[in-house]
Amino acid sequence: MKRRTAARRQRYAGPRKPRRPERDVLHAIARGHREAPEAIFRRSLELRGLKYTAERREILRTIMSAHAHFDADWLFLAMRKAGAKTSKATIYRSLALLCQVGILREAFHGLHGSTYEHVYGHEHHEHMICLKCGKVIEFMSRKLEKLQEDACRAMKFQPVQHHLQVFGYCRACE
Amino acid sequence: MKRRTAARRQRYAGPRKPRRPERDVLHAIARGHREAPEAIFRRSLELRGLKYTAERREILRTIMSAHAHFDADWLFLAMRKAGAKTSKATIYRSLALLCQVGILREAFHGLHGSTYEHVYGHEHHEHMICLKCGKVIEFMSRKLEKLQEDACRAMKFQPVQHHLQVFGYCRACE
DNA sequence: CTTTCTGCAAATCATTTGCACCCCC
DNA sequence: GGGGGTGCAAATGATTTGCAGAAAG
Repeated sequence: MKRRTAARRQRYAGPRKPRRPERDVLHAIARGHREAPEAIFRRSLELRGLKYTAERREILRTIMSAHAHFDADWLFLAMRKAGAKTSKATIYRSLALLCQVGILREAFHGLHGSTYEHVYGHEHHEHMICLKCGKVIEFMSRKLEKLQEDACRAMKFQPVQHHLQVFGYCRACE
Repeated sequence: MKRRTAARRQRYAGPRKPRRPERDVLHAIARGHREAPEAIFRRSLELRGLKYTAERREILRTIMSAHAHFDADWLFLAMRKAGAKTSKATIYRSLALLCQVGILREAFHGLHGSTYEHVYGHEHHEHMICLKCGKVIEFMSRKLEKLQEDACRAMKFQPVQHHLQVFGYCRACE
């Protein structure tokens, strides 16, 4: 059921990465807000000698149309409905790719597998997850971010990404 | 996915501890004057009409001896070494039970499966996880906790439990 | 052309479950 | 004594991977 986190697949090790890989990517994306995600993806692939295939294009389009959080299965079905009969294998391979590129991130582990969300066009945020209805509330706080950075500095830890999940009951379910 | 051994076996964070180690230790000891975990477990089981079996007793003893974070597999092997040949099935069933009872909690998802830690006798804390060596650093901040509470209040969300995981590179791996 | 992709099916792997005895309360 | 408990092995289910033909550059 539960699964592992990112950072493992990939046969191609890639060139030596700079100190803060994801960080840099995120910054790049933030700066390029006017650039379409499609262009970002394509460029990222090129830089790594990978190909911009029809399947990847279609997957990107589908996830950009996702309202909030989704999982591999949702993507699989959504693409079916849209007429693109991509295989699960490709779905998974692409999700990993999109995370590496910084367009997606793994939001958290639901009871069944990973849940993803876009990074592109969405400010970083944390999650509150209702234990009863499963509703996900997003929130964020500058101060919270800053405290985390301070903590990392104090521990000489180079942060790449973080996740804060608060489990509890939403207003309706309490 | 074939190297599920050495890489993440770094469960013990090592001597380099958070800022106020003494303070934390004192707290733990002070709290330890309360009811022993065995008694808590036993009573919880009774209340639910469940039985305090030899296997459960042994599992509890083993996890209480775990220094920090561990996973199902570690527990399985640790018990073998100790001479108790409990099955994986029972390990998993007991871990779930101990979480429900509040003696354990799922700390986070490592690259391979869930990682657990005691709740009993340990002050709440967050985690920094090294993406390279798997080392886990614990830290905590009153301010951070408070900000989270504030956020929940603002969203009318009733928090039950939370997890903050910062992924990145530890001092040695950077 | 050369190299990366994709679909498919088989393989993994952590975790769960069905069953037939076992053993606390 | 009986209902929960345990081990074992088979079942799950999300995700991965080997392969051979397909496509991108």
